Amino acid sequence: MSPTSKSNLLKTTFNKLVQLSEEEWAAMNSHIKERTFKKGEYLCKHGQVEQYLSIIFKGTCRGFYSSKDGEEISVAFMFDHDYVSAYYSFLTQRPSLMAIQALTPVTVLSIHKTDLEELCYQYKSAERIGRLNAERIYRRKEEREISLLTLSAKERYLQLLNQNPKLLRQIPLKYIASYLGIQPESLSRIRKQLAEE
Amino acid sequence: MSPTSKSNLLKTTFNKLVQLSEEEWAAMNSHIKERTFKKGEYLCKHGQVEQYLSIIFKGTCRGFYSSKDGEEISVAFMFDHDYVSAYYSFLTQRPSLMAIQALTPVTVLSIHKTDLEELCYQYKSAERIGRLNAERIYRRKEEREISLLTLSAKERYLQLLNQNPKLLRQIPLKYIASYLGIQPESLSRIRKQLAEE
DNA sequence: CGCCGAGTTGAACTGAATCAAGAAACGTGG
DNA sequence: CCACGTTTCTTGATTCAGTTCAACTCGGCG
Repeated sequence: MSPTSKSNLLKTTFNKLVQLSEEEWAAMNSHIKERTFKKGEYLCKHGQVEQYLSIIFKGTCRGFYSSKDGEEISVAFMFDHDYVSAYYSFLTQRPSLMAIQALTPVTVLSIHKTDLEELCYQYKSAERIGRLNAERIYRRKEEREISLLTLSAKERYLQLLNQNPKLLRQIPLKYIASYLGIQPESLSRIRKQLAEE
Repeated sequence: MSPTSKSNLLKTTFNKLVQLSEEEWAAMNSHIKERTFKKGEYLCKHGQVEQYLSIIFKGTCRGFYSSKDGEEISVAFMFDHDYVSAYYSFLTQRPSLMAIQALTPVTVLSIHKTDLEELCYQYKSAERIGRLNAERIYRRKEEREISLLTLSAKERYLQLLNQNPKLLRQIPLKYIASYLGIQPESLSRIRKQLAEE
């Protein structure tokens, strides 16, 4: 993996949001740190304060909570070129309720909270990237809220199937079930039922 | 309601997020528009593009979706000094899936999307307010997601009761039920059950 | 080869939905 | 200010989607 292709990923990702000057780009780039994780390792654990906002160079991650009775609830899956962070903790700098785990070997490009804040004070474009990003993930959560409130488990599964078919090929069933808010057994039955039609 | 007290509300609200210079403050203030609604009227209807980001000077609103079978799903209640907007539509400038209705007579202080964008290009502090706001509502949605996925209807009700007791005094039961993701009958039973304990 | 976690299947159970009917609260006009 | 109709809330009986628990199968890996 050449440093160039990694630079390219960042450039492409940021340019989707805002046009950066050479100076701004250099400033951002100088704070980017590469981190790697083995399959099963944690990018952020429960109780830890998230220090980084990252972009996945290569790999797959899942974000999940633990309910009071110790069950894991997956709420997000992230692939190549997606943003990844325990965002709530990153924003508030409080211990994270969400954990993030590498489902494959993972390489991410990360920027530290402190560095990003400094950039936000210096450059309006950094502030802008921050705003557009927050807006983007807000929209995703809102879509999810509607989905959870208005659709049955079967409908939610079909919606997911439709929106993100590759997810279903790459992510273990039990994680998908918890993302949909149901038990693995129920998802298994839903799939069976759909296959019979 | 003097113009001064309204100015004060805005100043207080914005100053929570960022310190504004006189110039910035004057620029923002010049774009603020006052709007009033009668009880039952809509600040934004389904299908309409949300033009405004507003702060409630006085009154109570609810935001709600309509499911495909025509049922209303309330997802937010807003009171004095809260922000109010069909935010998804405001951000994307696409027709809104969410409607916002005045539950009492309502007075809001609004800024138009176009004006706000202009301010964002001119002033870093406007951009910053936008970012912090987006982050704030994101956090609220994430809390809600956890609540919907990990708690039973009864637990969600108790949580709401705990977090926002005044809401329960001011908002009709049926709206609260749909906010909790259940039917009014079920909420009625939950309340009965809790009263018996 | 044998083990272990992931997925499937079955049967009993449960929380919440649905349908239906009645009681209480609300607002509007006379 | 009361009477009426409408909406909101409650209660009961039934149904249903999804859970729970337990047993079994399958595929991968040491």
